[in-house]
Amino acid sequence: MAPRITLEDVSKAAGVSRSTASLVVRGSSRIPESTAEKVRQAMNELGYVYNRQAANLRQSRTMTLGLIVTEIINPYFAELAMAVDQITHDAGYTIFIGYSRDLEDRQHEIVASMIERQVDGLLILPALDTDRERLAKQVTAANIPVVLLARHFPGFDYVGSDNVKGAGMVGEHLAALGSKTVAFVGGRPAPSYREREKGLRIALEAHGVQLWSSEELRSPVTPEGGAAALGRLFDRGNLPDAVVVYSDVVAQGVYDEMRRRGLEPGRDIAVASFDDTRIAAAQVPPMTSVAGFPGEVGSKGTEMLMARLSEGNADAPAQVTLIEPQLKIRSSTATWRPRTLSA
Amino acid sequence: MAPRITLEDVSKAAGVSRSTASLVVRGSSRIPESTAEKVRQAMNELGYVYNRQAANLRQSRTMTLGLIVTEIINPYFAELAMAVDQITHDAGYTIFIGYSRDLEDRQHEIVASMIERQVDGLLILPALDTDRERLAKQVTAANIPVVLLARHFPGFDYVGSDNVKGAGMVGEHLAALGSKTVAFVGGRPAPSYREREKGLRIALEAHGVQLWSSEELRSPVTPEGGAAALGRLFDRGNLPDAVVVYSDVVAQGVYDEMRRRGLEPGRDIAVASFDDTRIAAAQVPPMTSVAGFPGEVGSKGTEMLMARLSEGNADAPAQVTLIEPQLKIRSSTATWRPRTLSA
DNA sequence: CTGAAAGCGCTTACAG
DNA sequence: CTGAAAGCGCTTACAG
Repeated sequence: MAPRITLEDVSKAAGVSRSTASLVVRGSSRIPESTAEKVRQAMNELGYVYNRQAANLRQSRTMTLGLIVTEIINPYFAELAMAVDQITHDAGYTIFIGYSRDLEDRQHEIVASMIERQVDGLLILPALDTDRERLAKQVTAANIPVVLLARHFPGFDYVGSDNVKGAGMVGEHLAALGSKTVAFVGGRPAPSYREREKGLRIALEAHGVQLWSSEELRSPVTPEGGAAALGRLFDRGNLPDAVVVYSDVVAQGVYDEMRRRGLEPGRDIAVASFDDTRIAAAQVPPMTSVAGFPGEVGSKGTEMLMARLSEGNADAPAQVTLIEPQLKIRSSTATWRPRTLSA
Repeated sequence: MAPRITLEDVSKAAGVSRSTASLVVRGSSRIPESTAEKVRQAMNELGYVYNRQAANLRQSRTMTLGLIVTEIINPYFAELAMAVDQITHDAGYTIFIGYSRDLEDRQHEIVASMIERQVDGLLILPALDTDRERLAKQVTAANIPVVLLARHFPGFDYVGSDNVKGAGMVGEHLAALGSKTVAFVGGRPAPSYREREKGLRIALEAHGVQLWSSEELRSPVTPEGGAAALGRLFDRGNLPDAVVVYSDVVAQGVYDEMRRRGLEPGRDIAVASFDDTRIAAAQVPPMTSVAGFPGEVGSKGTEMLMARLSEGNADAPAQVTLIEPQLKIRSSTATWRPRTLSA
């Protein structure tokens, strides 16, 4: 294996000192063009590759960020991750990624390994059962700024969709259509789950509409989970006028299970969901969904983190930014009509 | 900002030398438990956090890997990325991620930034128009092993699905059903595209079935792209018995466009696709698709890279591993019957 | 089993 | 504008 080419080698070949070469690498304007050119030429000839890690040891920042999400099969998370990448890349950062798979211990390990590698900051879509004090302690000890994404735990900077408001919009919509009973189906008790339930409850109560929501109706965030949860709802006997599903991914299973039970989504029971990923519009019939703009969440979150980094670690209080949701009305609710009284 | 706690501080507090403390951090068995315990206690009390970057400077490896994919909205890529994470995490690596968005220049930048950060190796799902020599030069100069994933460019280690074989299975299946004409729709001319077309061609020709495939029928790998490509096919007048779509994502748009033109997928025209992501089974009617096992591709690729790393950079010739595909037959082809001759 | 010294490849003041 | 020296936080031989 060829010995590594260092700045020392370059500077010798160019006939300048190491500090001069260093300044050239970093594009300082203090070096006359003629000298800089000699150095650059030497770099090319020797095939020099910059060792940023060595530089990091001396500098205070690494231009490296960490992104931790639970998973990316869910397109909401995938879009969020790509938005983070877009902004950080353009700003010259490179990012570490880790998938916690919603396991708190794994998340802890990932954070630790990123801190060891000296990330400048961390963007985290936290695991469901995140121990907030444990996380706070871990990052405070290392003095690393953190911005939480999409799932709010108090005490941290946060960017996410305004779930309460989005759920309120669905509630109003269903009430206006004339539904008298609405079931909230699927999802695990993440902060976003509670926010959606809350928004729904407030809006429905205001119109005297009943909300069915219980632990039994929760489920993993997968189509299979949604199917099973809907099955449990149906097995109880009474059917609701409308089903609001925790998210598009879960709603896929809800559609399937409804049909297995001989009911047509959108005609027999109105269905609405959250996230407005590609899945929603691609369903037959197309599904009403609350757009949560994961791309916005990712990019605003990244901007917030970068602001913290440049502010020089101000002990400013935690900031919270909510992204405005948007209700996309489609046939799964729009064509539904209340049953005319009979029997 | 508190001054950083170093091993020096720890060793002083514990009353041992720096080298001893260093050995304890790394769990050497050469240090008696009593001494080790003192050191560990000092670490806890001082809130020491290991600086792996400083260690890297002295050691030859960083336990850091780079993963570059085009994007992750496509669930095939998402699953692949998560499989890579699973294995690397368990082996103690942390990974950098970058999304090339199928832009060769962006890919080049990402590779450069990862090399500067001293990754031990690179896993790349290469951009479509990857300049193979340019990439080879870039990584060889830095002496970084690379394994390519899912898109084969000669001269590199590679793991991907056996697309030729998978496409052959679809071809056989459609021929057995009695189709006389098959159109290959959607997708961009990646290596995987060419492999799928080739397998299809061989199988269909063997049975005297016509294959329609042309540049005009290609498209971006999105539902919209698929819809547009199918539109162009239909506008030519003749309709095929079956449409084989480049991938599930593209096929979503094919379903939609077919219906817009008054034809029912699976009844009027058989439809088959590739990848067998969740999308395929979730379609109505469920869609026949060739499973490509992205998780397998990711994990085998990672294992191949890790083997290269431990082999000590052997100049062994490039290895190629193909993952066995599997044809998942569903109603979109299974219920289709040739039109009985009329008119 | 433990300690003093040198070194990994850069950057940062500080002189000149 | 340029150079010699010290230092970032570790690990690695090498003595003892």
